[in-house]
Amino acid sequence: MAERSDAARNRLAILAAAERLIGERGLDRVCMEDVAAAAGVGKGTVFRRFGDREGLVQAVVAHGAQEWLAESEALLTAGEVPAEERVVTFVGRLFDHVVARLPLIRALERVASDDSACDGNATLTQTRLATLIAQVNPGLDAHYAAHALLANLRGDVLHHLVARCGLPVDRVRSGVISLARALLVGDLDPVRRSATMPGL
Amino acid sequence: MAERSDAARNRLAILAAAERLIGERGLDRVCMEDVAAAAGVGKGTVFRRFGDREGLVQAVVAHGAQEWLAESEALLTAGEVPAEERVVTFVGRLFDHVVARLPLIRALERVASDDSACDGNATLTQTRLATLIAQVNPGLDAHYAAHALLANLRGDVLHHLVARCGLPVDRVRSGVISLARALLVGDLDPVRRSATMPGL
DNA sequence: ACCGAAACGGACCGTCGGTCCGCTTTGCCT
DNA sequence: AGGCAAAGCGGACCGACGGTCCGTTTCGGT
Repeated sequence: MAERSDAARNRLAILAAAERLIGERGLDRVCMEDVAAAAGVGKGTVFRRFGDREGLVQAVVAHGAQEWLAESEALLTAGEVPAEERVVTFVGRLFDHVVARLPLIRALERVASDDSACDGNATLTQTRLATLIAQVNPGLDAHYAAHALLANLRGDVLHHLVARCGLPVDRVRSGVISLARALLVGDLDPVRRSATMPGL
Repeated sequence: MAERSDAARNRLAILAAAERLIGERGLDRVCMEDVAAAAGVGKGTVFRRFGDREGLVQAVVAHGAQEWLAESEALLTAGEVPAEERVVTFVGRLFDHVVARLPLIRALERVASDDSACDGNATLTQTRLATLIAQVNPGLDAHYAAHALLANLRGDVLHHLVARCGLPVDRVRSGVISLARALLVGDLDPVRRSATMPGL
């Protein structure tokens, strides 16, 4: 059966409350009871919907990622733009998305017990970027190159550069894009490389 | 006054116990009382020495990083080796160090409340790598390039590639090194780049 | 041997994630 | 409309754990 109307209302209220509270205070100043209270529901309801703390955070992040998911899919099939520019756009827009939701994404990275950033959305993003990269430079190990780029877009990494090292966001953004361009041009095939490179 | 002998003994016992337990079970299956018991001391002793959970994890990681710290310093001043190879060696050895201590380092990244990986040792490593890079290619933004490389050596990133994506460690290692070489050769100055690159 | 300082340890406390079960709401079916 | 089963709700409750406190023990200098 479809979701009952009160359940749907509560689910949205909980997601909104959680997003607001985590954004305001940071994850570790928010307990499940606070979220329930802010959403106007009981604690049990939060746990029934989302299973546990991690599930809630994952749902919040996934909820806010719909927009990005659609955009990244559109980018995949935008044939008229040169492939290299599509990679650059992809990386730039993903950067913007992550920066806009930094507290939430860092919360997810922190709360994920087994493997951070491994909701299906992240995997999808990785696959799509790899596809784009392969179109630009088929000689590359696109799979690995995508990982290498995405590593620079982790919430923790970005937060570190901006908040701790004091770099302006714009500079980090263009740094990431430069990195993407450098990667696309270069010959980065770890297997071949390592075959001709003894020792380390 | 110098540290009392019983205090010193207990400190080492606690560090060893914590390292072992976290390595065996993963951070979130280890509580402070377990560590105290395994070290043969009372809970209060653990908290007096290390302040809190985060302090303990930080101390454990710092303890295991002495060796790397010495090695990286030696690398800085090894003038007879060409600079590019010193960077490659630096990155490769750091990779080995991180992989060897993956559970511990991931624990630190997870537990650090404000900013992960920002103990003094990480800053030192970053500075040293930037210095080396600047020697190879003064045209580069060495500071940023070092960050970009180190992002690929985060515990989470490595764990993700190996445990989740199933890549063999050797391949990741050579991938990181290839990335380093590509970065060194390329012209990666975010500020100059962005000046000539409108939009994204 | 003595003594003050430092360290110890485990009982204790408050918080929080997660569970449970009796009560309420919903929405379909007659 | 009214009734009924199922789905949902909520908050009391529990156990675990991080962190504190203070009476007791150990150290090491004299």
